[in-house]
Amino acid sequence: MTIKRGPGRPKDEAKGSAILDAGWALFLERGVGAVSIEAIAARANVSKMTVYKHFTDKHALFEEAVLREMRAIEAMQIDEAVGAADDLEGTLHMFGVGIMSYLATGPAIDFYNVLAGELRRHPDVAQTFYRIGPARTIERLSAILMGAGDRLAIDDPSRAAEALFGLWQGASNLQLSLGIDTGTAEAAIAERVDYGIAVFMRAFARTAP
Amino acid sequence: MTIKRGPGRPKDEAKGSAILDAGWALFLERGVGAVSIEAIAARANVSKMTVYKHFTDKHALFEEAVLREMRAIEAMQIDEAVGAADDLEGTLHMFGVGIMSYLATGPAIDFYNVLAGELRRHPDVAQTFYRIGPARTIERLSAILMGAGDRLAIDDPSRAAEALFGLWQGASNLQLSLGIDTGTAEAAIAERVDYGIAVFMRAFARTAP
DNA sequence: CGAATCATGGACGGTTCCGTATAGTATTTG
DNA sequence: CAAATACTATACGGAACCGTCCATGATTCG
Repeated sequence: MTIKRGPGRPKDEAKGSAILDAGWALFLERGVGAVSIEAIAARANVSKMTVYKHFTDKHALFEEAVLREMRAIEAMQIDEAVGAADDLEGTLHMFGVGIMSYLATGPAIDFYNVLAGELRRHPDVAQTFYRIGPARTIERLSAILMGAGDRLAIDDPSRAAEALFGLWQGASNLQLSLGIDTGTAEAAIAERVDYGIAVFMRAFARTAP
Repeated sequence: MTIKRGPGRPKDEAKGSAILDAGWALFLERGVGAVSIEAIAARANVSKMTVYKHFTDKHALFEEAVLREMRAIEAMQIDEAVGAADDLEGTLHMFGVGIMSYLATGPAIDFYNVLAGELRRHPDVAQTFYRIGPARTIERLSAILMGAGDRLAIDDPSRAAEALFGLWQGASNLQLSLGIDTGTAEAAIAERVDYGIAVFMRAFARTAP
């Protein structure tokens, strides 16, 4: 699908991207409300007029920036699903470490915190993020659990998936979001994930026939 | 401990409180960065000078407002610990419903979201909040679990407490924080808490001797 | 009462920002 | 080339804020 092009000089997409970069960086640094269009233009090495040509509003600019970050997250999820071990514990381990490592990442924390802070003013964006982010994670986890009926006794897979996700999370969501220096090391994450899997298996393992 | 008083007209504490009220309300509405001192003064029906006399800075005003909210939370936690059932499941049920109901509350969500959004600019406040909030919750839960050694086989109580808290949370933290319309009804919360307790007990219950 | 301190409204100079306008240059299509 | 559009630079009027100063009145202490 090629872009329709009329006469005249085309928009420089690199500049649009630079504006979004600059905007996102400033949103993190100063907070969305404290960022001016002029500051964004300066940071992007672009005339203020160019910013107004690309985005009608700071609102619109913010939403575009968020959507771009979301697309990146979506792409990561697809890649993430590639590796799969042959036994259930191994599959869950890879899945859990993958998602928890990502959640401990700086950009992920920033993204989530900014979105939380702007919930009141951008509720729609937050909701679409939930759909393509956390909701899909739960769904995929649920699918894994459903495929392991021989080892697990689960009534409500979606609920069980949330339970496992909760076990993995513990209170780390709060720690990460509030900047507590928790063991963000990969080893600690793996250990935490395995602990959650162990607890989960004890609770849901099918008793020997 | 009475307040030391020199000569002259004393500060009107009611006005200081009104300023904090107005500030907090505006922080929620518009986002911290977008709120001006003048707007706060107007909302509090107070002169701008009065605001500057009470608080040196918007920064200071914000931190004061957050601390005041935190004190309220602290007070709630003390009250919360009063009721205790006679059996373990009942105690956990009360504890879980209490904390999860609070977390589903509008003010709690707002508080958390604002704090998350301002993490970069107020890291100290976020950390002290974690200490007197979530950290204490985990500690108290851990204490309950430790006191039930006859029914539970637990190596690391703190870790187990986090697991149980995670089971209660599931993905609700994300849903609440992102404004997803999850069943915030008291009945649904109770059911969710009981589900978490059931899973937890299956995983940690001491096997019959 | 007199001194000290605070509250208040008004006003200020200075800054930042908004959103638009203008003029000139660059780039692309037909 | 001509038309159309994008980009830069600059400027502008208007608005919002900032942080402070002032004059006035209120309140309390000694």
